[in-house]
Amino acid sequence: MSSDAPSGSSRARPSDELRSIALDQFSSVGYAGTSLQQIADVAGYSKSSVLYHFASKEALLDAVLTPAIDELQRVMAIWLSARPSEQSRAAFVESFVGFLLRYRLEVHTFINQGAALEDVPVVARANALIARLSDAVSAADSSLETKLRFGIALGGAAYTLTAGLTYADSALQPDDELREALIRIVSELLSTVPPTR
Amino acid sequence: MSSDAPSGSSRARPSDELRSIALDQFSSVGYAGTSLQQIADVAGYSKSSVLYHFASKEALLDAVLTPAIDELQRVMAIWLSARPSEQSRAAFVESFVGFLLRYRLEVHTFINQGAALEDVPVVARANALIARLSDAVSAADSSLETKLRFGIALGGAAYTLTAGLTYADSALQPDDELREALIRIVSELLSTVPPTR
DNA sequence: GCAGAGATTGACCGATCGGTCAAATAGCCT
DNA sequence: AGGCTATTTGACCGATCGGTCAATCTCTGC
Repeated sequence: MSSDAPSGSSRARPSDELRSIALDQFSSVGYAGTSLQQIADVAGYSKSSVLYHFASKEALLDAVLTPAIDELQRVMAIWLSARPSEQSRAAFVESFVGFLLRYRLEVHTFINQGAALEDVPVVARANALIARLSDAVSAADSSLETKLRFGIALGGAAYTLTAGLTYADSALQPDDELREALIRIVSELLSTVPPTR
Repeated sequence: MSSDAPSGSSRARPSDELRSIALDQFSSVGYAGTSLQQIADVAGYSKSSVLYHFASKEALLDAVLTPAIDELQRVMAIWLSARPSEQSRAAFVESFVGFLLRYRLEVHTFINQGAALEDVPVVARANALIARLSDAVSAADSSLETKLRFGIALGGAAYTLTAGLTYADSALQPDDELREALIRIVSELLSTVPPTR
């Protein structure tokens, strides 16, 4: 009976543990709804210790979201640099779905609170990326239905993965079946849209 | 010369004006992120006046969300009482889209913060409704893809209408074109799913 | 004019917020 | 042992939170 089992989860550096706990809190009860005291309590630290590892609550949010935003930026850069074609779009859908699966909680956090946190640099960067995505989508062909299809496909996928965590109890584990079904549905939604990028 | 022009917008009863302002705030910066002082400032009242019209911040949230939840309950009751068929589902999709269009901000509010506010009665009621919707959807036929299709269709539509407000600037006004496109896309997403309800 | 209900307000309350700071503790190198 | 840095912590700060309360103001009916 080991008192402190590594238990597979993160018994890593304190700052990593704090980041992980903060991510859980931010995505479930919101940034404004999360106090440094709560994070400290869950982590078993004092509030002062949290502020020792992260200069401020906003710095903690930045550290939490930055890896996801970086990856989103990477995924989009690849897509935007490719010639518009059905293949490049298929590749984008696949990597976008992969991004969603890997960073669900981060996506949930800045998607749901992007408006409230727009003056936080990392969130502003995320919002700019999404706005660019939206623009690129509805540039040449800007029919309302096209916009809606992209919005429902990408936003709906993002929403379902995260809000599904709330309503569907334990389902939606990140296995390959989920990934493939997502790619299939999203691709189908975009099938009527010409590859205008 | 009337000093207070009706100006088209709501110069109705103070409680209605406060409800409207609170809805804007709750949906844009979140319930936890909205203070009674902010609401009072926007409305041009004092914080005490807000608490005169609504017994508490939670009572204000209740008053804001209740009409939408009532309508959702109505829409779902009609759907659940009908025999499963393609027609009843089409009718449900249409009224659900109508519900989304009519109550976007309310939907945005309790969809994004349903987890954080689960102990608020009206939000708990909304969550129960959505859970029932999710259950009814994946009851007999519970393939992962079916769940995803429903989630993406309904959640995606809900998300796009509200988050679209954030990213797409002025578009997405609630005209009939928007409604018809939404009904079309959602119906298409559900077309491969048999009407198991 | 005046009484009384409805509406509005500022003063105030305890609690909590994010954040600062100096003191204490723990671990390591020599 | 001593010195040194990294880490942790409690005490404390001003600001703001949601909420209470009594005093005012406004308007109506008589």
